[in-house]
Amino acid sequence: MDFPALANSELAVMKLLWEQDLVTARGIRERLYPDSTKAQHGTVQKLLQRLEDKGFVVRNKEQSVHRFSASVGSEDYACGQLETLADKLTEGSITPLITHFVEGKKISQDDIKKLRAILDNHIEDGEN
Amino acid sequence: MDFPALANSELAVMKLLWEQDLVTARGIRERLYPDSTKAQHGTVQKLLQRLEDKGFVVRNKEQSVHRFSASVGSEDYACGQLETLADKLTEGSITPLITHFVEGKKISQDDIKKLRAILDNHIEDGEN
DNA sequence: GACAAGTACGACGAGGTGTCGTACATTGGG
DNA sequence: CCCAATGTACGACACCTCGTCGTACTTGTC
Repeated sequence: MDFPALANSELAVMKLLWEQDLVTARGIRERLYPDSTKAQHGTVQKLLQRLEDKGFVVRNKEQSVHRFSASVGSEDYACGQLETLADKLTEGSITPLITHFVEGKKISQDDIKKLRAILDNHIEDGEN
Repeated sequence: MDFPALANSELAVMKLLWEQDLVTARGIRERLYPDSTKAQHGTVQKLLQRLEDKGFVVRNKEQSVHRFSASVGSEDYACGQLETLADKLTEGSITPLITHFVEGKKISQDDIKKLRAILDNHIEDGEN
């Protein structure tokens, strides 16, 4: 459940795949490089290959033109990255991270209330 | 308020400086490479120089043997990293990040309660 | 079979990281 | 005053990742 960090271009590809499944390399190229003058085709293939190697993408080979899908959910990735950050900075606990965030006023009142509601939903009462 | 990411060795140096101010390069080397067989001296100097260039460290030159201190607090750095993560993954809002974290049961009941308390402290009631 | 489109794979340059070596400056002891 | 020890300054290096591209092979279509 621990994912390596993705580079910017890789993340851009993943964001497309998180929006849609079974996308072809061509489809990705057209959206990633709308001014596709020449052969960024290889670039996209390379990005997809590396993402596949890292286990973030699965390749559907049923048709000769491969179609790609994300095999790691955006939530899982985000969660993993947050975990990695906490491991590196605060011995694995996210509480200090969020504490500083909140105290630094970097979060809106609205978000505070949303978070409170989420936490409330996950409190297990003693008699569970 | 937006900090570049630190590499592992750099982070190791910063952690020492977050524990103690006005440390000499020698002191850092001894703690970072306890089996200081040879001349990792240059390595530490280089790390300190790069951290200084990035603005994470200040160098006190009063004495000929320089002493170093962190100029970015660990909380500020952690906060900045969390912000960076949110910018990259969730359009700047940390709410989705934490939501998934909580729902993935990656957080203890204890932490949930602590977080709730922190959030409560930062809710501005209308009559405040 | 020829052509277009796609895949596979290797290569490259740029940038960052971690390491080290060497040259220069400063200090204190003989 | 000179020297050795310690520290600083700076450049070089091998390694890795990232983003990019070129080339050769494969596949489907006419």
